[in-house]
Amino acid sequence: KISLLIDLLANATPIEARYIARLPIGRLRLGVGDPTVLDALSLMHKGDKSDRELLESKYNLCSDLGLIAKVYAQDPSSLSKFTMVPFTPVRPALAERLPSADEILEKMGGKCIAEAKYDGFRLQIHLKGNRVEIFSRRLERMTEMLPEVVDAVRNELDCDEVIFEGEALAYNEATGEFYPFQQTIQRKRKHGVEEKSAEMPLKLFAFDILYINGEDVTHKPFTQRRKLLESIIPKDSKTLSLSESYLVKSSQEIEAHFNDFISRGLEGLMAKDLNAPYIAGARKFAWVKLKRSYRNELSDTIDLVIIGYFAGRGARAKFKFGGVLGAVYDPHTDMFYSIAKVGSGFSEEQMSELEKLLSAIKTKKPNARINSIMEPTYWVEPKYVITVTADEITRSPVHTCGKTGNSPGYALRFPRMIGDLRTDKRPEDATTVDEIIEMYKMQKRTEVSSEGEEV
DNA sequence: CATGGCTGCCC
DNA sequence: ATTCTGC
DNA sequence: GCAGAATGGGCAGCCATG
Repeated sequence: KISLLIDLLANATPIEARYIARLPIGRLRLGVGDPTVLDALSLMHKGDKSDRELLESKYNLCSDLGLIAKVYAQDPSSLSKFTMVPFTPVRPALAERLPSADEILEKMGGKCIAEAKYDGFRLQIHLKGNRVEIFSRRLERMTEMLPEVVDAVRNELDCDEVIFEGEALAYNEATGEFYPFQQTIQRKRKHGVEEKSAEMPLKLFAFDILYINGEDVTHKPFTQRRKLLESIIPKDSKTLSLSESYLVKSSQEIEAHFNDFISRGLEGLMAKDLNAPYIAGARKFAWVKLKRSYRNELSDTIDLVIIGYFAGRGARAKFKFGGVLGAVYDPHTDMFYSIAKVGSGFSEEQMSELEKLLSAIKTKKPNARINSIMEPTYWVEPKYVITVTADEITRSPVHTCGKTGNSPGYALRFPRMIGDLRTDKRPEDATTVDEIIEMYKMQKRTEVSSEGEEV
């Protein structure tokens, strides 16, 4: 591969070399994405965007944009041949986010379905006759990874032909306990698949249906689709079940279910409009997700010391700043231990400011009070403190916070900076290793009251 | 034959 | 996954 | 609000290295 690239690059002009480099790494940075291509196709034949909607609806059924473009370019009328059909993945419906039960209920018009949000793999499952194919959220084939799901779908589903969706995760049938995502993702993809499947079987929680017995049902209202789903999922299956689902008519009910879900180790709550169709390929308010981190910005934040920073790439190159390496403090050793890279939540102004401040305190080697396996582009003196929020604390093979000997440390899942530089905090005022360990122990059992305060 | 670096994918 | 920015 | 492009932790798998 390298030698092929060498040949290409050696014979390229500088501008060609730029795109020869960008193409294989998939970072073309053209400012053009799928929706722009759909607009362009419509403009090609119609001179305006009047075919955009049609093109998009076909793209949602057939995620091969190249094929859509080819067919449409040759003959716009032949787009009608694209219909929903088993074994061609459908672009999944996505959910918006809202920070509170009140806002969700208002958006939903006073009532909605509240479902558990499971922290696993989102699966789109296609069955026809004896054949089963399973696709990931990004529409990659995952069939071989999931033998127990394939078997259950093939043998237990009360249906011959269907496309439906669910969340699959590692689950302890005996205790009813949901395992964390880190367990679920240990699923093998190629070698030892059967062994892993037997050791830690996944359970599928079905939450929507798109197609059944030759019919596209995405235009039916959600409540009708749910009934169809209930009719095909067996009651006594070890592997297949329905997502937990409640009709709610008040924000208090949403809160109560949310707290219950969190206390049982689930990721949050999904609110769904009773009447909405399945809106393929779109992030629309038919589905709204609620997670702890969307609302918890006051009670669950973490103050990190910046111990290094990264050179930005692409749109961040001009700021010479891509993010920081954050650490927590341990008063016992008077050292700073890495816990997360933080690359999200900065405005452009903040990136400029941080680069200016941090470049002034760069060091060649890490300060003697820094303990980190991760290496930033530039080390800096432990001086500045930022506030960060995250969804979860996980055990980490790469961060040194809480790491002892061969045992893992701790890290933050989905870290992002909130607010501004904490000029009121010294590095020693940052969150401590002990506090992180305490938060790790508490996180699953922590409930949130309707006022958003920890209980 | 063990392992570090890298990639692609999950969230 | 989350977040910011130009339109 | 859409579209696009930055960025996170961490897993399995591949391959070169030693």
